[in-house]
Amino acid sequence: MFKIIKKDAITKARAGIIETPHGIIETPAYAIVGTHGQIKCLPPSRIPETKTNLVMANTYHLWQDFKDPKGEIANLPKIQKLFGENMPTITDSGGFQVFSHGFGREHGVGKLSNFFPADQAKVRPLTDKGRTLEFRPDKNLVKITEEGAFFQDQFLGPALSIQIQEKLGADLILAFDECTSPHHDYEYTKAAMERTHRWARICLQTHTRKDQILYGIVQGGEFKDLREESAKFINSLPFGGIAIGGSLGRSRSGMFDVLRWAISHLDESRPRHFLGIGKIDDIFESVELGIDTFDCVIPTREARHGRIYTKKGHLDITKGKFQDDQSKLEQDCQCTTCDVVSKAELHRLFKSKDLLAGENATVHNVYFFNNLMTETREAIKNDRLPELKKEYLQPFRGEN
RNA sequence: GCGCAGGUGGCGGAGUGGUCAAUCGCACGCGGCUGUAAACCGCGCGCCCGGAAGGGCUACGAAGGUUCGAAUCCUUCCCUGCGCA
Repeated sequence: MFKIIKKDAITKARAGIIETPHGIIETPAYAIVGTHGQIKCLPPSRIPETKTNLVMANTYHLWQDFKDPKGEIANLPKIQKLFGENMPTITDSGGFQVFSHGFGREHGVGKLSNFFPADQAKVRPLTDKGRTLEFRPDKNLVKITEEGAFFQDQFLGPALSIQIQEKLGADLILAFDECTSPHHDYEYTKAAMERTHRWARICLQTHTRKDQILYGIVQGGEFKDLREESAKFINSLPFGGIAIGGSLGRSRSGMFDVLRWAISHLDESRPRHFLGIGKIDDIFESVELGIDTFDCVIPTREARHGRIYTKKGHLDITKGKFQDDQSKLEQDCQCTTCDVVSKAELHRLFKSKDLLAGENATVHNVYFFNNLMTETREAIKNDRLPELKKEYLQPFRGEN
C-alpha cells in the first residue's frame, strides 16, 4: 500500500510511505543490496546500526544457493529468515542476470557504457580510454528464448521467477524482464522489450500473494519511442508498482532522458523504482523526476574498495596519505564506524586486508546513504530539496 | 682467521653472456566501480623529452678486465648472514 504524503512544490519529487507486512518503507528510500541474502561485509546483527529501511536480494542467486539437486524450490528460505522479521525487503527477478551473465559479458559492459554510440561506431572505433569495444560471443553464458532464459543448463523464466519470489516472500517483487545492453541496436532492443511485455502478463497471471507488491518493469533501452511505448504498456497492466530498468544509454544526461520519457507515462499513484541506481547526484536527479525507491551496490561495493562517502566528498582511504591521519572519517557522522576508528586505523585495516576493513567501511557508507535518504525525505516535506541538493553535490562537483 | 651462502630498482625476490631499464609480488601514485561475474578491476612506477609511438642518459656492492656485446664470465677490494675456530 503506497501513500504520497507530500509533493514538492517545484519538482516532481514526492515523499510517501509504502506499508508492508514487515514494516513501513518511508520514501524516497534506498534499498541496500544483499544479493545472496546477506549484505556483503555487514553482519545481520549490525544492520540496525545503519538506518537501513529496505534490503534487496536476488531471485537468481538465492535460487542457485538454496534449490535442491533437482532444481526444486521447496527448500528456499523465507527472506525474513535472512534479514529479520521487521525489515522490508525487495527481490529482483533474475532479469538482470539474463543481461549480466549474457550480453553484459559478451559486450564487456554494464547497463551504462562509456563507449561511443552505435551510430558513431561506423565512422570511428568504439573505444573508451584506449580500450576497444570488442564483442565476445564466446563469453555469453545465456540463451534467451520466448519462454525465458537458459543459464547454461538452468532455466529461469517469468513464471518460475514469480514462484521463487513468492516462496522467498519479499514485500516488493519484480517482474521477470530482459535487460538489454547499451550496445544493442534498435531492432534487438525492441524485440527484447516486446518479449518483456509478454513476460509481464505471465508474471501477473502467476502472482497470487496479495501481501506482496509486484512491480512491472519498463524497458526500451535508450530509444524514446520504445521507452514511451513500454511505459504506457506496463502502466496499463495491474501492477502494484512500476520499475524503470534496462540500459540507460551512454551518458549521464541520457539516463535522465530515459527516466523522463518513461515517468511521464506512469500513474502518479503507484510507487516507482529506479533499478540499479545510484550515485548521489543520480538520487537527487531521480527524486526530482518522481522516483520513490532505488537500489544500488555503490554504497557497499565502494566501501569494500575503500571509498568512504562523506558530505565533504569521498575519501579513498587506502591511499598512503591517511597512514598517520588520526582524525575521524567524517566530522559529525553518527555511525558506529566513525565512533571507533580513525582514518589511519581504517587505512591500516584495509592495508592488512583485515575483514573489519570492509565491515567498518560498509557500516559507514550504508549509514551515509540511508541518512542521505532521511534528509531527502525531510527536505521534500519542508520544501528545501534544492538547498539539500546543493549541500550534497557541491563537494562532489556533480561527479558522484 | 677458515669454510659456506650471498650482495639486483623504496622493500621482498627473479634473471645468470645478447631479445634487460631488468619477470613477479608488496608498497606507492592515478583512474574506475550504478537491478554484485566485483573485499575488485585497469594504468603508471630509474631519470629526461614526448600525448603516444619513440628517443636520450644513468644503472644490477666498488674498481679493473675478458668480449663485437656483461646484472650475467675473470681478478682484486668492500659489505652481510650462517657455521667452525
